[in-house]
Amino acid sequence: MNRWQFLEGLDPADARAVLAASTTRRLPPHAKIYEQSQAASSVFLLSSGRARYFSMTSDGRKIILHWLMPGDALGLAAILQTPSPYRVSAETVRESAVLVWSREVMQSLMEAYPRLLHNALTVSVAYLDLYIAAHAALVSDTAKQRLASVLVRLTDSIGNEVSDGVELQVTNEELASAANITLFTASRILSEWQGEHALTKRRGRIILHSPNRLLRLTA
Amino acid sequence: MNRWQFLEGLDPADARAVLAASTTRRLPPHAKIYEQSQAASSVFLLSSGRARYFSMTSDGRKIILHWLMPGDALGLAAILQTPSPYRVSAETVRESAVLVWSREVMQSLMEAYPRLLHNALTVSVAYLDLYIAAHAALVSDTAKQRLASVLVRLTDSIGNEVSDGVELQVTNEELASAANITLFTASRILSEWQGEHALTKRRGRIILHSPNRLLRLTA
DNA sequence: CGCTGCCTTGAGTTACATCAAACGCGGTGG
DNA sequence: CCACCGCGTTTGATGTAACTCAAGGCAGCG
Repeated sequence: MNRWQFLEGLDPADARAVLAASTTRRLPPHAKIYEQSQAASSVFLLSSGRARYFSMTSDGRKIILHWLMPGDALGLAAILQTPSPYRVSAETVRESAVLVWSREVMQSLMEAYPRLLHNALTVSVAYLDLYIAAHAALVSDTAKQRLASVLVRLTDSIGNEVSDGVELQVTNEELASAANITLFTASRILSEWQGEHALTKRRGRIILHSPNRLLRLTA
Repeated sequence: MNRWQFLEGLDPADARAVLAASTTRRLPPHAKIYEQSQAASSVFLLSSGRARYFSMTSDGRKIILHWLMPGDALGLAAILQTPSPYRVSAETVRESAVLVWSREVMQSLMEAYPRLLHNALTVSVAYLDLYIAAHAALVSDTAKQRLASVLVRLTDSIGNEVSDGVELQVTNEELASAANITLFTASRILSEWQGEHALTKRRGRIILHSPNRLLRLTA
């Protein structure tokens, strides 16, 4: 997914004007940015750090939906003309900074710079793509397939290139949540894949040597 | 979900102009409207009949994502400025008619009537809501919960009010596909619910007596 | 009144969840 | 530099929900 999609196509002066209309908020790790079903009063843009979307199930488990990187826009529900709630919750993962626009300010910016509205649609469709991919993953019936699919998606969103592959800073618990499997199943599957040299695990991080290899292993 | 969202807020003359720029295509039951991953060349609006979104898994199963009613817009990918593919496939369920705009025509309409762009965003967010709900359903871990959640969602999209509840015209196979369970499991669960008088089954249709009752049964 | 396709029922199997217990990485402070 | 501690992780034993496959029933159509 392209970063900074939200400001794309604006000429530099306009982009500066849009940014100038925001306020910056610094947030510690694991801070709530906004909460599912609250009225959407602000639009956010992650400027540094890491954040993620999640939602809670009725039985209290936390389901991680997507990781956010600098340049990603959050809380687009606030852009809609009809007031509406945030769809999911968002929280920081590490220390982060977000740009904040109030609903009202963003409304007037969008009148001044119509391209912003178009970009909002692009971002919205990009999120739709994520959900479509997540959906496809969840209906694949084995735990291995789901986990592999989560890992591959993470590669695109929070992967760091390293010498022998792509490094992901995630815990088993986070993976399990995203793949809808248990902590234990995740651990067992990852051990197996490590045995097949498809990846290397450390505490809190995983190095994927070949994402495609995983998809083959589960085919 | 509101119908005719795509034309909302246009004044009648403008709405007529937009409609006048479309061509109508009549389609028999089970006809393909467009296919996943083809370049999105047209925007559609279902004007009569029933249609649905689906996608195919790698192992060849068809997953039904959502049912469409008259007034629903399809193929919004064609609205994006950057050419992009359709995200999922769409097909008619019964005999239907769709309004069709080519990408080019729609682009110029959106310049003339900026409200269309805003409506496109609203529709896109509405689809996002559907996916969020579907996601929430798929991660609920029992087959009963998933099936109940599918039935409740169907109530909103394709339910017909009848004297003793809401009628849904769906086969077990379609339900199974949407809930990601097998035909057999679906049959067993539905039988059980029928025993508890929560619904009545006939071949190809189901009458839900109390949607809320289902959610209670699975809680 | 027979035929077709949808639906049901049962028996056997299995992948994954659950629970309990212990391990050991890696950061902290002495 | 070493000892400690917390938390992410591992392993095993056990249970079970749901899948699979096979067979038969039956609704509704022509």
